[in-house]
Amino acid sequence: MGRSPCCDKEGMKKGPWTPEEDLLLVSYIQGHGPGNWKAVPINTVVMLAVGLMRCSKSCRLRWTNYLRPGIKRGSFTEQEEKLIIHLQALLGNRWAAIATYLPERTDNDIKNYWNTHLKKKLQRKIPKGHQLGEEATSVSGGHDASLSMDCQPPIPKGQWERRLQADIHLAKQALRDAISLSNTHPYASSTENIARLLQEWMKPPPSTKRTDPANSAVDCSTSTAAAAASSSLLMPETRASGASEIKASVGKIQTPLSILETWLLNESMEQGDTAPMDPILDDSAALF
DNA sequence: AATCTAAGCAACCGCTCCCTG
DNA sequence: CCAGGGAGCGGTTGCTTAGAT
Repeated sequence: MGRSPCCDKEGMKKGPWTPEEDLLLVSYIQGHGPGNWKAVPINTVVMLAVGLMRCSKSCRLRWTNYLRPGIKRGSFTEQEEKLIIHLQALLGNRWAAIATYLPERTDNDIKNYWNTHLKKKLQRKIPKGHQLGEEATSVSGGHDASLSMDCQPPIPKGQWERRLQADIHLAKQALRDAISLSNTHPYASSTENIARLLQEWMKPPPSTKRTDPANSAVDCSTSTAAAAASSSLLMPETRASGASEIKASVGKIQTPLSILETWLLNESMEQGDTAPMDPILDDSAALF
């Protein structure tokens, strides 16, 4: 299977985006909605008489990581941090999946935050050989958090199983946190605002749209948002429905996650969930 | 004030997945 | 069923900026 030639095309611009390019992209998406990225460079010529000389990948990335409305920027809260750590233990380096639990953060943001902050933090806190989620995918090629202690000699079977148990416990904790956060978290409290913004967004664009590009960008940037955020709060299952740009990725993981969640939840309910069963957990708990 | 270094982050690259014909 | 192509994901790079010397 050959790679997409779009990014190799000559004449395609690379590097940091300019405000003008952002406006072009936002204007395009306001008219067409996100998706069909391949058509963006062409359609911006047709629609706006100005071509956006960026490849489809670049457009998608710019939109999802920066322009997409509802994105929260700035430092991560302790709650978010905690959630990321737990989800990383549960899912491994599947940043897109983790990002579905933090609708206002992008996968890229989370990934960067993990690599620049959390990894170090955990390494400092947790003694060698007990580092949760460290290089979780490097050995198994999958998201096996229990195999995350890969930088050490093979673990005896019994011990390995104990650690697996420990990770299951972590996963449960993460799930509970994720759910409880949705009830108390700013995300939830801002649902109304987001929904209102979404309605604004859904209004037909004014004919004078292009006369005030700055406003257009701002309105728009609070918009889609919404689509993603408002539909995505609380329940992972409903999360995917509104946001076309994350729909596909969520679709990929939705079923497994739902199964996993159901399983974890059922188990937690049945067992009433108990104290950590492994020193590892104590270590990670001590982080907070 | 100038230079060096490290941290943070935006963007790119290359791979895989999945849809469509 | 298969091949092609678009979309998405995770890893990595490289630029910018802040802090240290």
